[in-house]
Amino acid sequence: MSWSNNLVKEIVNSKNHIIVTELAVVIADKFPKARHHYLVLPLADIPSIFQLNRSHLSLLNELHFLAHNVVEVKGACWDDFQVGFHAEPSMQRLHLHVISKDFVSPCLKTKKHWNSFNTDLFVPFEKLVAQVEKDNCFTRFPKSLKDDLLATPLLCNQCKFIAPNLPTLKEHLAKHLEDRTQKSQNYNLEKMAKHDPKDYFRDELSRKLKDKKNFIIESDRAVVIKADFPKSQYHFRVVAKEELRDVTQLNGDHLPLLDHLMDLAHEVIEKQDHLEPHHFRIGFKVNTFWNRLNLHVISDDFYSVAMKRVRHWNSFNSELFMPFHVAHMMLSLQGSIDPISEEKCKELQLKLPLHCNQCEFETNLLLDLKFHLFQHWQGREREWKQKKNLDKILKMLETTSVSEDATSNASEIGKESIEMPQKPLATPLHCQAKDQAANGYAEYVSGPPVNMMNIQNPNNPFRNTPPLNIKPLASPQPNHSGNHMAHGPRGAFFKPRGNMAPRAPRPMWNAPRGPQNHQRNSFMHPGINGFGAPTQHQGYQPVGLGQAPMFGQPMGMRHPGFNSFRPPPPTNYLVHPTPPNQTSVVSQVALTSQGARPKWNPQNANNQNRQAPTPNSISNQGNPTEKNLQNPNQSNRPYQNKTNKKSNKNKPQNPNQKSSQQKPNSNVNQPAQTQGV
DNA sequence: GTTCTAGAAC
DNA sequence: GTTCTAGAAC
Repeated sequence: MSWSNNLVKEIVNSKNHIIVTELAVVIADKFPKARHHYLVLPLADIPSIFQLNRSHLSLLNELHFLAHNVVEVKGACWDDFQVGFHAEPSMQRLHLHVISKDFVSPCLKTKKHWNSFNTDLFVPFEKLVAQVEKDNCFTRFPKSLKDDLLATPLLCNQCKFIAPNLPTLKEHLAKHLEDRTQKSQNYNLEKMAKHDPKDYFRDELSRKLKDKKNFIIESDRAVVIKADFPKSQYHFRVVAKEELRDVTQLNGDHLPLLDHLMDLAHEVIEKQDHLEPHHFRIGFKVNTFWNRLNLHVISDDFYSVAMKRVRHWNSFNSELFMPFHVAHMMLSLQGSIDPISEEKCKELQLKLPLHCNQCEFETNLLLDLKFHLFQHWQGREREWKQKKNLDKILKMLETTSVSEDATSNASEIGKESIEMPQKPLATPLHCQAKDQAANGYAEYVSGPPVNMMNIQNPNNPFRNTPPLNIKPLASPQPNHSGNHMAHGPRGAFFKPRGNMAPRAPRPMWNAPRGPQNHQRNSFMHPGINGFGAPTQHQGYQPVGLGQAPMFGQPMGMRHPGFNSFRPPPPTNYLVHPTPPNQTSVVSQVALTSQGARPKWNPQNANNQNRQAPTPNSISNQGNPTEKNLQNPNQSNRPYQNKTNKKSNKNKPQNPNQKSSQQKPNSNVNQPAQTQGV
């Protein structure tokens, strides 16, 4: 009978293989009688169970092992399967059935199909092995027994129901499956209902530690990460690896840990070349939401879209925020930090009025305060740029002789300084804010804009997105939601994303860039990102996308990018070819990253891809300035003796040395350190 | 009349 | 093993 050799033909074709070893293969049954139905066949020419003897016991174990593996590879549960042989096989070549117990399948058509799996006509693997061990063979059933078994009434395998015919049984089985699915869903819902969803988020920092994702700095005791919902332009957390919930769990023995956290805080501040250290606050929230001790390192502008609630402001600008040196002093003196009672905490969270942290302004409206902070920030940026221009002029004057060129350059710089948008504050800030509040915020309906278009801002959510493929675009095509902003507002005004869920954790390439970061960080964890994916059994090779799938993961559902670490190209940099004599706008951005940002000009402004910098988008540019040593965070703490590594770092002596600022190995694909980590 | 099954053919 | 179909069962 040629048809009885079909199985042999099947295993010859490697396309059918799910798993293959030197001894056996696993294929899917061509006419599955259940949702899962696989066959494990030896490569050796063993026609059927009737040729088996004790010498085949090790082979049988191999078949059973592969049965286990195919269940795992398919992401199914072993207990939901029955594994064995037909007592009266019809196809040539020994084959072990691995079939799920649901028996829901359009291929289940006859009484014989059912009874061959649900009577003694189905010989479980263990039963066969036991008989081969005992008798050194498996004997054929008498014909009368086979006929009787085939004639057995259609008894459900999950209850005592006896079906009058196969269609009724199939309907009954489908109901069983539906009930089980429903039960499983209900179980999951109940489980979720019992679980406070907040608890999940409270553990987020612990998960980040476990996943080793997005570490800016890592040491043996702590890591530095960006805050997910930054409340300022620069907001980092130094998270302790030790399982401590908050500062109230600390005692005198933890002082070395605190010192270490502070070291890391300084290290991340050191990386912020465009912001002076005294603009950072370092401290703990006494009553923190998160389940893991973390030290905040936050710039004092508090200018952020994430600053949405009064409690957000007060959590950093009241007793709820404990500056580092206070925490250190309390632990040194009394060996513990007292918690704040829940009532007091609520009172502090909602405390009004809101006092500006930079002047005497106060208001009861967060929106007023946000606009006020925006103006502070604008003013600070303006001063920063003026100072930068002044530094340029002074450096030029320091040159041995003031040549004509230098004079003309100086006048150019001076001109730039004059042309810079000037918005002198005719009235005090708080008066302006009050006027604005009275006249409405037509321009800032959602509060003051946050500088999310500044690609150097570490809090810019689009900062590390792959570069836009800069090509002329047709008119914008609406997406499914009709929200054009969903395409990403790079270069456009940032629009708060409403109630969208927080962004998923960034992929590995969100890591700090530049050679200096690799000295300490451990971003590439091959065991997590794929090269070290758990291997299965040394002896076999699952067949699929070329790599061993993770256990419990259905074949064919893996994205190649998930298990293979291939960092995307660095962001913000040129990816499309540019003619040699032509500097593209994106190339200019690349230059900027090395501290030589080109001046904006109207021609560039007309470029479709990049808007003219607003006052908001000029921050964090230019050469590093000498740091202010009078950082209030650095006083009263044991770090005063720390040398300021940065003060003399890369400081050019004259304009001619400017090019030496670029790192020897720098190129357009290698962002400089001034990228804000 | 339709549905289901068992046996023949492959 | 499946598919086809005649005939039984309803």
